Amino acid sequence: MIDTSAAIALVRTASLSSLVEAEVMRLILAGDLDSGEQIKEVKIAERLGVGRSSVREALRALEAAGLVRIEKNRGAFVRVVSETEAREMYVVREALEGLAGALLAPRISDEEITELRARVDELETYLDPVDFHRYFPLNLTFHRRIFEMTGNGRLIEIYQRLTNELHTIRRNGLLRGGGLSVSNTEHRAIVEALAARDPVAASAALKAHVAAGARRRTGHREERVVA
Amino acid sequence: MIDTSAAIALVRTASLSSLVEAEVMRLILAGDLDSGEQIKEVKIAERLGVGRSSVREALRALEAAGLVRIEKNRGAFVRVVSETEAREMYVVREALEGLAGALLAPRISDEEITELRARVDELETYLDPVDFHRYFPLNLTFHRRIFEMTGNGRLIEIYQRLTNELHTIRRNGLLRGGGLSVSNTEHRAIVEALAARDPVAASAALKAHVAAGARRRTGHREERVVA
DNA sequence: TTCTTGTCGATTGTTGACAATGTCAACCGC
DNA sequence: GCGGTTGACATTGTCAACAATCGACAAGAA
Repeated sequence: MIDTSAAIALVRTASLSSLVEAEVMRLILAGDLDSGEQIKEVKIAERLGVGRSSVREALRALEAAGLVRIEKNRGAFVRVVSETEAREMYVVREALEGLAGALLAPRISDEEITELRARVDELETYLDPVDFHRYFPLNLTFHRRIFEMTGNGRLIEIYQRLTNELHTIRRNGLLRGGGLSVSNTEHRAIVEALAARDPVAASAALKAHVAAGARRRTGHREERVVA
Repeated sequence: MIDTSAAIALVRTASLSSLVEAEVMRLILAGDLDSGEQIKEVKIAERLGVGRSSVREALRALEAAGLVRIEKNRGAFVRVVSETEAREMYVVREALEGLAGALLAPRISDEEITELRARVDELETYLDPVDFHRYFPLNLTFHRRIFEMTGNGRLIEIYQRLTNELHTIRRNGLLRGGGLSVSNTEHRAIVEALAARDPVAASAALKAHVAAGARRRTGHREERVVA
């Protein structure tokens, strides 16, 4: 049973459509809904026990968020990001991560440095491809935390949105091309640059990490044209 | 009367809610709807002759786009960007414009250089504060064109979104603190750096321009806390 | 065969109705 | 007066019904 006060807070602030939105987003990010798959309104509505309007509102929001594509009279589909788009997004992401590093380096606290070091250590224990299902979310968190620590809400939001759209793609990249151990070596370099409070070095380390990630991905994925 | 083929294309691709979305966005950007003002669903619905659901879907999309804030059971409001948020957004925008400059410099065509020079010249003719209503949109176009020329669709989209949210704020900034002539001198420097195909200089010029814009704004605007 | 045309079921687009909630002013007891 | 309560009104939240559209399949003609 749900905590009563939490339930009250929920009903007070969350509309049905916002809940549906969260749930569908979860389904997409978790991979329960495949890229390109059609999202049928009635199906979602029945499954969650809500009216179709709430689902439609949620889908509209997700479309604006870039997770879903809506074609008139045809329906909503989990958005497929083409190879071209993926490349574009990596370019932007590189710049954003660089900015995050530059912003964070001068203001990072000792506790935050400790936290990041601990996260890299934890990642270190899952370098085996077998443990990928553990490594992957921890990796996402590591990067997200860096953005969160900058304290720039808008930057966090834009990054989060980009990450959401890239989720399928990124999963692939990590496993190939040198793989997890190389990636985590780069993580360590990032943290040490931040610990040295060196904005230029931190920015460079983060940019290099993203660029390397993009390279790891390229070549392992065919050109995928979206309609 | 509307061109028939255009009408067909419209009906084919545009849902009512997407049209409503575009119209409400226009109202907000044009200033017909003030910051913080409540957007009443029935009012919009009647005015455009559509049902309330279409309006609701449009508002959901606009919320995700950052132009509108929706509070459960209270309604939709034109989003007010606080001073803190504005500062955050300028930091991000600075990085994005820098990126755009770095990307564009190596690939800009002669025709594009000519176009940008022409735009700066045109801006030059409206430096008088009286002509601000002309200067403002041209200035927006100038910056947007630079992003469009990079050819990076994702970058363009993120920039456009940021711009939309900043529109009210930016209007104020330009008029004060040295004003239009200083701003256009900076524009000229940007174009010349691009014309020289120098990524570092172009990036720096654009970043400097944004930073200067942020400074022009600051101090002329009181801290404005959003609820 | 191959192309066109008609029909049908599934799905989305749009609307209006009803319920739930918030707002605000008039009213009451103190 | 003043804080709190009540009730009417305005507005939003949700739903179910109806209309429009699409895709698939079958029937018929060239």
